[in-house]
Amino acid sequence: MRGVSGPGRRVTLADVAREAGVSTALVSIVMRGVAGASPANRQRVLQVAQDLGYVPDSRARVLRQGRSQLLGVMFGVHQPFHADLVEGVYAAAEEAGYDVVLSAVAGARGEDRAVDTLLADRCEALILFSPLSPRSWLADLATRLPTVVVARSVKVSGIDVIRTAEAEGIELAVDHLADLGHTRIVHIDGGDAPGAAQRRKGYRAAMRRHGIAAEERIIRGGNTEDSGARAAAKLLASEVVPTGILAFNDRCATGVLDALYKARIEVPEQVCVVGFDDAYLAGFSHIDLTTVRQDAAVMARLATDQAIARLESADDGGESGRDVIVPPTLVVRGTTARII
Amino acid sequence: MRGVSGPGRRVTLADVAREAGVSTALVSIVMRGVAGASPANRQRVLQVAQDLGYVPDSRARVLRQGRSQLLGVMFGVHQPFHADLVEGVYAAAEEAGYDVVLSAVAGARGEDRAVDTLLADRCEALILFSPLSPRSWLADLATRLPTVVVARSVKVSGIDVIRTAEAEGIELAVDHLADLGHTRIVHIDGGDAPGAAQRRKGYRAAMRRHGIAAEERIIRGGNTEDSGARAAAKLLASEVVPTGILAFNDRCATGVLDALYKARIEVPEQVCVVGFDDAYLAGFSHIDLTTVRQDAAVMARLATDQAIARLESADDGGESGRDVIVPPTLVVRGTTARII
DNA sequence: CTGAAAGCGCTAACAT
DNA sequence: ATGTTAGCGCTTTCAG
Repeated sequence: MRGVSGPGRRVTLADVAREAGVSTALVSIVMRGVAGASPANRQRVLQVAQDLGYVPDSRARVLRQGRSQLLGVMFGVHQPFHADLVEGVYAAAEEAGYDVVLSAVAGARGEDRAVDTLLADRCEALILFSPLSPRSWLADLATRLPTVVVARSVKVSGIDVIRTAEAEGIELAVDHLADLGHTRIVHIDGGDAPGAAQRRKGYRAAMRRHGIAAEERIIRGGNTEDSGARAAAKLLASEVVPTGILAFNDRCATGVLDALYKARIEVPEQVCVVGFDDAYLAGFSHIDLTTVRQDAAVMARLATDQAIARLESADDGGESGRDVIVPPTLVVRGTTARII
Repeated sequence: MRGVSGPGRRVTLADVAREAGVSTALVSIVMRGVAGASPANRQRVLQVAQDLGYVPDSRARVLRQGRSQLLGVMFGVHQPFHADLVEGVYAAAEEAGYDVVLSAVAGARGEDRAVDTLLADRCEALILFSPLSPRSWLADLATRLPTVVVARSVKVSGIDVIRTAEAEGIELAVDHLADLGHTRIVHIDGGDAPGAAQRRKGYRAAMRRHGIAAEERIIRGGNTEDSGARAAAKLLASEVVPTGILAFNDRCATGVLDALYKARIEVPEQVCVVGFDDAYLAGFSHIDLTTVRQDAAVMARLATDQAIARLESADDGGESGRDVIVPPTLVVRGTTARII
């Protein structure tokens, strides 16, 4: 049993060295798997390390090496789309030999706190998933270390952005509904959320392009299920009920579906609904949501590669930062159909 | 602009000391906010630190102090219920003055890798959310540092467990359906998932208690939407279709609803469905799932407190580890109704 | 109230 | 191939 108080003593490299009867430097060589140790000693040291349950102290290693090879990721713990992104970053970082440290935004823990811990952790670069904090805050961050923002369009000096062609995405959705014969298409927007402005713009452009600008209608939503449900309720109470609803994102769309379902309105027979993201939730469940897909795997890889590029080369993305735009695709599922 | 290669140099405590014209020790005192510096110097040092953008290096601090005050949390990035738990751990840890480091299980990144990084990070205790790894692996972990398992019942020496009264939960669900007049109640189980065995047992006990043991039927499911959908499809193809389905958890239930919906079976009119967890997803959306609620906030707090208790006192929970059981509650929503 | 110096666990230069 | 040593950024005695 461990001692009665405080954390148990850790097994150090020196412990292994003593037990194996060699120097700490040699143990270090063996543990890192680099050349410079006889096979016999290597074998022996590994065995002792195993027996003692030695685990290298990454913090000490980082301190000594001067480099952490650590990418800090800020994400929203309740955002299914962020989960997809996290998975992609792990994969890309591992290939490149970098480690990842996560910091969640959750409840009372805001973005500043999340990033502070990342900085204290000696991360070399930051990857932020749809941060809501002001531009000035982001700009300040970028002066300290390479910063990549995913899924929010910010034009800030030094910040790289990986984002979806928001307008193009929503236009795909409008095209889809228009092709199915819809004209009364409303957009429940994202308010101040990242991407919301571009999506509104794309919606208007597409409505005009289809010659149904007169039907334009945008009502305030948000990026939560609640906001979608509230917006849909308001819509149902209005005089003209639309046949097509473009929700800000999948979560919003889920709320919309909830409200429609409760009002006994048939989807897609009476009203069609389109989401945005294609978070892994959308495809499952009887949500079965037609949605505009953002490719999380691709975006995560681009973000990771960009962060690493900044660290390893002179690539500063130009004064104003890189702006990589990923094309979205439409995923047609069960919430849309030809108008009756 | 930063240098062209490698991470920019960090501002260190020594930099601040030099700039402020004091010793590093004094800066340390000021930065930690402890007594021992004149107000004038304190003011001055803080100002300089601010100007230089100094961020204390948590890794160096930990190295020196010998204690990290760090709680390592392993969670599944795609598990909505884990997201709720993470939020709770952050809150509880902050109150107690501990830091939290997250390590996600995602795709190719398995539990062993997730925990390895936690150990390398010098965590003092581990909190694992429904780990699937074998008992021997957990036992080994527990010999190294305090380990708390949440939402999986493991009887392993030295491991503390915080879990829901699984059987009791599923019995609540059976009682609910029985009260509504159902008798043909099947259980789509969780296979080998944590808690699955106890839930099967609870199901059988409750069926017997209601005198409908003859209707007992358990079919294999799992803890994903897919597994639920497959099980439901199988159920629909069988001779006797049940009127009540107890799914292993909310994700499984979501898949069940999906399959029923596609088969044009009315819920709750023709078939009722009950989930388990009440992850934040269940309440939203037209899923509107009746479910057995596990209280994530309470479980997270208990887990965090238990981990800290092990670190700070002689409380070793007894030889075999503490086993804290949290009572579940039934949340009645729209997927259950009186049988017609 | 302030400074000098040692040392946490590790790695990298250098020496043998 | 192996050992010795210095020092990463910080905190903590111990002197002054």
